[in-house]
Amino acid sequence: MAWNGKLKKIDENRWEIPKDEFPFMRTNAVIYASENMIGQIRSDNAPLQAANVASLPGIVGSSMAMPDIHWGYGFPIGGVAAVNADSGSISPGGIGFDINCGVRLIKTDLTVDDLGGKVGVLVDELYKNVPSGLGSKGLTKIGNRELDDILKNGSKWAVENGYGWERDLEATEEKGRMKDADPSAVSDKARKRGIPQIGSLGSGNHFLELDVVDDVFDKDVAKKFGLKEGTVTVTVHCGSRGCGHQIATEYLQEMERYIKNNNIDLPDRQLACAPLDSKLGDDYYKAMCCGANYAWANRQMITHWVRESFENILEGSAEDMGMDVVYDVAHNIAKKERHDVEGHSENVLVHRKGATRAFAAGRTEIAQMYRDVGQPVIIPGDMKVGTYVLVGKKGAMKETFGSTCHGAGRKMSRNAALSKLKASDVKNEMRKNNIYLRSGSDEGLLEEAPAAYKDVDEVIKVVCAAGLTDKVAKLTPIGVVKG
DNA sequence: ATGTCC
Repeated sequence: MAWNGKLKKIDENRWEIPKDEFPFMRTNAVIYASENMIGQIRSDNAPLQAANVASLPGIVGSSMAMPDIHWGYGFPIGGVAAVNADSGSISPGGIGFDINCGVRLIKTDLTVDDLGGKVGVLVDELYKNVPSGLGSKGLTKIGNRELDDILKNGSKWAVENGYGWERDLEATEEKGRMKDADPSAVSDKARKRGIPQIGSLGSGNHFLELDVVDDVFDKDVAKKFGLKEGTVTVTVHCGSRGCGHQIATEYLQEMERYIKNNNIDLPDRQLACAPLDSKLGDDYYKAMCCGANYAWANRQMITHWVRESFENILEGSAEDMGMDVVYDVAHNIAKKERHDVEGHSENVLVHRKGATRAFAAGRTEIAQMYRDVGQPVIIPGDMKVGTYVLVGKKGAMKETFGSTCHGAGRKMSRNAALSKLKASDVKNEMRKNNIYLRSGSDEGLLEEAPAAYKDVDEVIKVVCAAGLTDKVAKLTPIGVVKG
């Protein structure tokens, strides 16, 4: 089904569904996209979901979607929506099943030459040391007490237990710890799924990517981020595994009952939500924070094994190789933040579902070392084109509650990719581009084939032309571990 | 995304 409703072109990068399109819309919806992209965006009807989100109780500003928009559960992926932090409603569909799915970028001071032809060996070592795949279990045995600590303290737990460096915390959004986390809001079932999986990559679109800094667009900012042309980087993409998934599933069920019992009228039951000042809304928020912390601990543990893998294959320590975390961003999360809304300052909860925080210089939430240039934003494209590093700009603060895109965005459903593409073609395509690939399953590889994704260059062009972010560097893959 | 239906 395609979107045949109104989609008014505001300018070269913005399209609007006016508030009067449906009676349930409390505000307008804005989609960031170019003329080139809009046909594809209409084709999967995701604009309807952006319009539906405009019905969210307590929404402030517009319902927004980034150019990587595609069909999701309730909210579109690429969706951004803010609600008043006291009276507005929180919706699990606006965060996603994989709570705090996110991306971490690790730099090195090594060039490809320094790897001495060991790219394949290194990727094999990463594949061996970082558990990946559907239902994968971590190598670390923890019990309920440790899980409690992880849910409460996130990356801090990981660093205190030997996974990584103290300074990694400063290079992580929220320092890897949402302070409102309350493990008593997390069910036994979510715990049971979380315990064996801590320290694992998972499957789906999750991956490890070995890249080379190929292009530097802003030399000063790149230098600030520790990125130098020709050096090797590692990108880690994963989330909260079955733990976050279980939290999302259970609260969605409860909120569906809540909206029914309280006669809350929504255009789609998948938008199930509860006011932040209700017990259910507050409990979900606290549980979501736990899921976020689990994901940060997870990426922190993986960081440790990435460093160990480099140490096992190459000469020298991770420290000597300059393997610092550049930054770690969450792109499936809701955050309590202060923003200007129609001329006044307001406490809001910003849902970012397949969207990345992109704060401009000056915001105190940004790590001290980057505060004068803006927040690093990490945007994976697809396994062939690689990853962009951007920096948050003023336009994001003005228009999108400090948000930008999160990736290329799918243009083919998983099923469409499975039926239309061939695994051997994807493997050949990767080989032709000199990218060493390790993948656990052909099915998973097909679902994530480059052809299943939009053109990330076009996505980046839009968010930069719209003034939300600026380009800093482009990272080109030399090796991929596909989860 | 996900023990792709407890």
